[in-house]
Amino acid sequence: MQETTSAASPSRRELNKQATRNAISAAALKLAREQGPGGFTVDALADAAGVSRRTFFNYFPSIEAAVARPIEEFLDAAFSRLDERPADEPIVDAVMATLGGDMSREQMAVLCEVYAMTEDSPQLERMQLQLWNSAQQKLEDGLTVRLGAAAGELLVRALAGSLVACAKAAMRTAADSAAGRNPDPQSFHNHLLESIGLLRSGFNINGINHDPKDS
Amino acid sequence: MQETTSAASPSRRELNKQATRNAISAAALKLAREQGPGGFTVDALADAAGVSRRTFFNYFPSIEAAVARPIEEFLDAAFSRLDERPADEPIVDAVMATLGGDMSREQMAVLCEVYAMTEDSPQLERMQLQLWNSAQQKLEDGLTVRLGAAAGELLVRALAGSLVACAKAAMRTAADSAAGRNPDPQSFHNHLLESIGLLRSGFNINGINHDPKDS
DNA sequence: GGCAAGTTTGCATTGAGTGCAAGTTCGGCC
DNA sequence: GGCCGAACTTGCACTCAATGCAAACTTGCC
Repeated sequence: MQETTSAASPSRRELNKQATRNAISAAALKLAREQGPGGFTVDALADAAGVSRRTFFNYFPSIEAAVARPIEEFLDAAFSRLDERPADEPIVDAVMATLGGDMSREQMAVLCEVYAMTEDSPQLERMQLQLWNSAQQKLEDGLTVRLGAAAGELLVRALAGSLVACAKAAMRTAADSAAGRNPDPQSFHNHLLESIGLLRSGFNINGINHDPKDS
Repeated sequence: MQETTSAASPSRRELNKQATRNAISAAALKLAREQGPGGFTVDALADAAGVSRRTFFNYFPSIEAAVARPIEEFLDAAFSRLDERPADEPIVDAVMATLGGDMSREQMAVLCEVYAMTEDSPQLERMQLQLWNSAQQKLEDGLTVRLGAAAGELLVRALAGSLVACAKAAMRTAADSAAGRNPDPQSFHNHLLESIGLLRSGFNINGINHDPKDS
């Protein structure tokens, strides 16, 4: 009855579940690489993962969810780390610290790869949009706590949305430049830094007149 | 033959198609109100719209697409109007002008209503996220033209994403306050104005220390 | 060993989405 | 008008996603 969820629960059952989960998403990624996302059926995936079709649905609600799991885990990890940041740290820095945190080259590669598959599958695209959206909602919760009642809902939402937009932009740009073969977590980190810097300054760049007045 | 039917394309076929399309999305909205989005089948919807199931799929790929049509049309209209704005107008103002343009009280009500249904149906939520996303891509295209080569892809993406985030925040906040019964396009307009003002200033509000340095 | 709770699996059912071909309506043309 | 080709609708058939259910199986605990 060790209720120690997640880490450090060597329960056989828990380990088996994790193994199954990993087997399924690994098989999903493999098939998505070979035949494109949406280019195979649940039966094929369940078969490749060594489980029954029914069991697949016990773990994931759809193929897309299985393929997008790396993204989900990345976002979950990033935005749950946000709670651990000092409460008086500027939001922008906290987001940088959590999103741009340590990441292996391989992990970044998978992230970009899955992100790029969006082009070939509307289903997968929607799934990812939903994941980013729920990340934004977590961020809103965090922001509400940090900024307190002084910040209105509108501000919290607009700010959270803008920050997530910056992160997405950084991810997309990193994925683009990694098209050849260059996962590079550092590139993502730099893009993130740059886009958040832009946001910070209200996108007012000296040489560009997209917002000449009011500054 | 031409019975002086107003303008544009008075073709009988075209009119019929529009009528069918409208009948379907009207029926979809009606059923979504009564039984919740996702609370009815395509058969029921086709029946309510007075067409065959197969015909429904000739017009919409899914129930959610039919329900979300008002949002799609709003976004399409808003972002196609963007092309018509003077090229030297500041982006922010152009977005305000197109998004906050003339809108009837009823239209605003429907928009908020559909937006609010998001809570009850993940499918519908994803559909709307996709619509906002494609709106963002149109905005990126527009921005690329306006800002020229001087603006990098990262800036364009982050800026477009932030602007759309502001619009979404304004819409959501308007929908929230309209929960009782108060569609009010003006409220949306004001929220939009406010959130974009925040964006413009880099979310640096005097009394709030969420970003104390670097300004 | 053996019971209880958790997991997997097969089976059956509903319903989404698509291709196809036959029927129906529309537009243009003599 | 009457006819032809194009566009549109519809029924049919088929694949496959997704979920409930109950029987088998595994694991944890005494």
